[in-house]
Amino acid sequence: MLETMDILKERLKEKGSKLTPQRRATLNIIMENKGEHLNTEEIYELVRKDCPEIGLATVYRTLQLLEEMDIISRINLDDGCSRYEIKTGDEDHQHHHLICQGCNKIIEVKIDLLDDLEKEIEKEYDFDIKDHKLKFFGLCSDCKHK
Amino acid sequence: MLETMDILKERLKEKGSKLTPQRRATLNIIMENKGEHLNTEEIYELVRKDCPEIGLATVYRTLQLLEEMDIISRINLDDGCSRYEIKTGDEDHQHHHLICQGCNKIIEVKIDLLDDLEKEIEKEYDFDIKDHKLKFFGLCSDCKHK
DNA sequence: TCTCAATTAATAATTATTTTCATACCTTAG
DNA sequence: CTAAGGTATGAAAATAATTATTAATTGAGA
Ligand SMILES: [Zn+2]
Ligand SMILES: [Zn+2]
Ligand SMILES: [Zn+2]
Ligand SMILES: [Zn+2]
Repeated sequence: MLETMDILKERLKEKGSKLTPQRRATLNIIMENKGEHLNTEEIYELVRKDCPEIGLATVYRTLQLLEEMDIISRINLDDGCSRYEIKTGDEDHQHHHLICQGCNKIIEVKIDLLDDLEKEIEKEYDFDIKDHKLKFFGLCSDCKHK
Repeated sequence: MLETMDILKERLKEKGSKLTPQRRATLNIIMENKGEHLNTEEIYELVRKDCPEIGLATVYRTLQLLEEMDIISRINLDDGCSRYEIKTGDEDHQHHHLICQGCNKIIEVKIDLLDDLEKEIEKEYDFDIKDHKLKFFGLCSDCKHK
């Protein structure tokens, strides 16, 4: 927990920015909710408990910043808003998501077997791949069996 | 071209809906622009040439409908709006997209090698996969070499 | 042709997000 | 200590994409 905060502080300093209480509180909430996929409004409500005076615009600004700093990543689940999750540095790429069309549950997939596919595409299309995003849609175990 | 229109008519009828001139014109524009990834506003502007009285809200509704009918698919390129393209029935899943972070060009990837990965996930997570969406981010040939 | 639900255009309303702006807060030079 | 210059903030206004409302129109089947 401390480590990520220190990384943020470091990267902010490089950019001439500061680690403010609002930014600290926002990052803390996202770290405490690892595995959730909170949207901006939800993050705002949670941060307000620690930091009641914070404004929604600041949360938006902070999330943008944290994404630029490569601390969190934005997820688009086609539900009309952006969601965020902490980036765990130990993964090469991010994990992926299974989205249940029955109950809207989100399941995280740890497997990442796109390396071969990426290599093939890089050669075939002369394209330098930096990252990818992959979502699967379907029915979860519960929804399938009823 | 005729075929897709007939499929739409068929599916609409099943649902008790009608194939109106507005819907026909919208689908035509999307079919004529295969390979493009038009957003709603762009589709609206193009449809207006054939069908000047059409309203933007109708285009929104029609695109929603065409997506439900599995005739077109929505693409999210994180540029703040939805884009659409015709679904070519001869592909098992859809093709994927390479998004250049240098010039925002979109390149279509015909390769789809996710079948093995899907099987593995279906077993591991007891999840029934219906579809997937995959995007790659990086630098295109032009942007890479300059 | 007649009937009626489906559809539409125009408009207003929503929703998520961004921008504006005046103020507050630091850090540093004088 | 105090002023200057920069960053950050909250509140409110502005934007942009999308959806809801409503009253009028249309088109397919009897
Ligand atoms: Zn489910
Ligand atoms: Zn996740
Ligand atoms: Zn490029
Ligand atoms: Zn495409």
